[in-house]
Amino acid sequence: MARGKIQLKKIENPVHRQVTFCKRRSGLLKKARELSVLCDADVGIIIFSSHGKLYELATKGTMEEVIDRYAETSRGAQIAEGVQKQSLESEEDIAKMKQEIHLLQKGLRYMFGGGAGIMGLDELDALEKHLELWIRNIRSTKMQIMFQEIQMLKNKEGILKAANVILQEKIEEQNVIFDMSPIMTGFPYQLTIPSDTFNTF
Amino acid sequence: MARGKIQLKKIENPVHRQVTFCKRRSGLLKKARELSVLCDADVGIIIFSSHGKLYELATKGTMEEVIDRYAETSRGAQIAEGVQKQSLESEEDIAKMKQEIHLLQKGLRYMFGGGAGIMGLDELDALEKHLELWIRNIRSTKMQIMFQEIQMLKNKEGILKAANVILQEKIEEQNVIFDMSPIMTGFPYQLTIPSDTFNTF
DNA sequence: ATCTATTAATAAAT
DNA sequence: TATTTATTAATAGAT
Repeated sequence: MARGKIQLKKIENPVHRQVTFCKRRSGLLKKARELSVLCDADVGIIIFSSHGKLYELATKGTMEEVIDRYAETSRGAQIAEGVQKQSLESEEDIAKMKQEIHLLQKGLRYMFGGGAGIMGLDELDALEKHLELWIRNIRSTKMQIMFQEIQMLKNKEGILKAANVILQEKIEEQNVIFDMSPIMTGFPYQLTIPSDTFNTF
Repeated sequence: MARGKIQLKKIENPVHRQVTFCKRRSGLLKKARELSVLCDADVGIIIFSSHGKLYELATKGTMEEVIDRYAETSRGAQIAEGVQKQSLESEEDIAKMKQEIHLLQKGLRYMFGGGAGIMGLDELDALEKHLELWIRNIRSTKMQIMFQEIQMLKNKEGILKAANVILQEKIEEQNVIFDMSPIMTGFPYQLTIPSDTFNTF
């Protein structure tokens, strides 16, 4: 924009780069403030310099609020898309989910930041009830998964037992054929598993 | 910047505002991209139009990453300022919180989207334990709040009872002065409250 | 969308 | 780091 064009690539001279960063950063933030005022928009800007230093701007409220709003809007849209594929969720359901997200976000802040004062009694109550529902749901799923695993293990057990029987028979056969009966029979360890190991479930 | 200066205030004409929003928004994002390339900076921009529509830019990686980094850096700075007042959050704590958020996000997807298959047994187990911790914490906070309320109510009760006594005395006085004793005494309803209504807590 | 007259931003120099 | 200045870039208003 002045005294010569610039190439759109990283400025190699570190001094130039630093100066340009400073100028353009302030220019960017100014533009953002103008956009916010002129067009009544809410703008949040986060800048990390190449050295990792943070610069930020939130034109209305705090950056926290912008990020929360972003998380809601963005994630709401994502989940809404993803979920519609199978169980076409209504607007209502999406609204409920957004509420739930909001509640959990607040809950996170409550759990990790001090805790006191952030949430009222009613909110805490609602959150507790939601969490209980989650837990009930989770426990039920866990039971299902465990049941399936047990079923699978029982099947495997059956297959192994059958294989075992066949193998023992073969060994006996071989012993008969080669007349080596005294060497391999009388195996010291039991090859079959007691059949009702899991029957207590 | 062109064909006349502009005032730094909200553009009232909605058509003009919309057009300007569009132009300046793209200008702002362009500037941000330039800054990122020229100075090797990491820039994240979140814009909500006045109508609530979201526009975003993350020059490196995703907005999620920018926000995570912001949360870390910002929180780190807070600690440095606050001289580690009490809840000295270490890198570890932050990592834990991130994990927790991740777990909850997955949990949300689990609760709202079908449920099956998304989470394994271990994850469900971990989530359940976390939620139980939340619930315990919430219950404790709830108890605290309720206890405080009870305390406050008891105080109020004490004050009211005292006031009551004074008022009754005044009435008696007046009755004596004006010699109207039979009319106001022998009040049919008790004005004081039994003192141990809440003592069961 | 596209076009320009004009203002605003800024690269280089100081 | 701040100021100046010569240029380029952005954009307000018009088409």
